Amino acid sequence: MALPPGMLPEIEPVSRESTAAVIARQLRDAIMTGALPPGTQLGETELAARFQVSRGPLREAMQHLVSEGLLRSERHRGLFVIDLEPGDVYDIYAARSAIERAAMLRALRGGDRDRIADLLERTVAEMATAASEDDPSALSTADLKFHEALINASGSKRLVRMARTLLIETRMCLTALQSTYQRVEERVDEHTKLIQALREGDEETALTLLEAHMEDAVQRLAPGTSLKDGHAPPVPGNV
Amino acid sequence: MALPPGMLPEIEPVSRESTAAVIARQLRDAIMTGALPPGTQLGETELAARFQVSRGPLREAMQHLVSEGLLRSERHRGLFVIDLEPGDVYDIYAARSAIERAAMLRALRGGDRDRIADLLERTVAEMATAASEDDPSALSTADLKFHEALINASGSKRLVRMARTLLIETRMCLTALQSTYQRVEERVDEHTKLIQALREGDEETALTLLEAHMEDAVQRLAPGTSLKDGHAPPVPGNV
DNA sequence: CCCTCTAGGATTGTCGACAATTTGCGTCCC
DNA sequence: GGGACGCAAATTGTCGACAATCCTAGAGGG
Repeated sequence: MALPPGMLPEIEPVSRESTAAVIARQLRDAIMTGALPPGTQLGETELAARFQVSRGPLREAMQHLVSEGLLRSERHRGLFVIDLEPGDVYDIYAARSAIERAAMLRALRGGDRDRIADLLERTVAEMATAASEDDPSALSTADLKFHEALINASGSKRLVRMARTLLIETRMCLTALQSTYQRVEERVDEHTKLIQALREGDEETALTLLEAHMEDAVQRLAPGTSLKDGHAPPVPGNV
Repeated sequence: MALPPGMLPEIEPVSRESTAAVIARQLRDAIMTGALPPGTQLGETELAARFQVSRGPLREAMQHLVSEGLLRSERHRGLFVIDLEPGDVYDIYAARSAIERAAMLRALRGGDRDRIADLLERTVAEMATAASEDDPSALSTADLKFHEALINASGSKRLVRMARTLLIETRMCLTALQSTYQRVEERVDEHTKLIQALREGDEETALTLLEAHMEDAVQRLAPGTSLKDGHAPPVPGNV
């Protein structure tokens, strides 16, 4: 009431996040970056000691990650970081393609194209910076930030919710197979073209580029696979 | 080892589901069918008594539903069943459209079209039965089963996971606005045509029909809205 | 009469201990 | 020596109690 509006714009309760949420985020990051490799068993007692909390909040965080699909729970056995099989790479990108296509459509038709395009260009700038500094990890992070921003821009709560796990899984893929063998200029360029099509409102081009972007990624991460097929591919290494 | 294969085909551990999972499923059903109307506050103590369990497993179930998006948690206040605003109807169907489009594509290209079509026809038969018995609740259930079957048939773990919440939310919409004002023959017919296009492998028709199916539903549940717009509509009642 | 402050009740958040279940290893019998 | 049985350690699942926080109602002052 007495406070003039515009001042103290971002005061928040001392602890706006629950303990479980903090733990979940830390674990998410650790899984995403590969600090907790796929297949790792997470002991509740051990983690509770490391985080200095009881097993209650920790279990809540774990359950959260389980329902997100990042952890797999075997009853009375333990919790394990999921390991991505080749079929999963296909599945992840097929799902991402569906989500991001919808997000792009809403961005295209939302009437805020220029604002969104500006937002996205900022993340591409981050990519360029990371590329010039030869920091592949930062490059991947910026790459994902682009797609996250696109989905956020769609304004759809549910697209955002569904994409969260997918993007983390994508990061896991990129971490596991760090040798992407793609020229960085090309990688930046694909995103730039995408923004341009969005800004111009060219639906056909934007959607086609997006599809190609996903297709490229799949073929790089899981050679011999194509999103155009309707099924998961045979395991390449075992033939 | 000594057991002849084919006998005792489905023995399972006495309790293959965790307590939290059982509770979560019960609550899901209650929310879906409207037994727990949107906005209801769920007291942990009260529910724990009703389920005859401690607050621990119950909290886990709740957290699960929160991360699925069916419950909303206000710190130190309580847990509430989400209430769907008009914009949410739009959002749900836009997301469903994206997911089911992808599922349909994979079904179309998966090479198992006839088997999938047969599966789907079974659910349409259920719809017809429910329609002939004038049971709108069973009709809605069968309707959702069709879409669930379609998504399951896609074989994508992630599409299935993401669709679970969406279908429950859809059921909430249908329960809240039971007066759908759509002729049942029409409702059955739309699904039949969808199956036919799938069986024939006609991608263009199948996708168009699916889109129209979603568009129809949105316009019925949230009049004046269209999926073709890229944004949530203004609230109809307040203008 | 209205606003403010305070005390009460109720609910969630957290913790430590106990019970149930699984796995691995050692022992015993064949 | 091979296999099955049984025990023990470790881990998860569950519980009840305590602490922190928030809403509400009522008294007091302006």
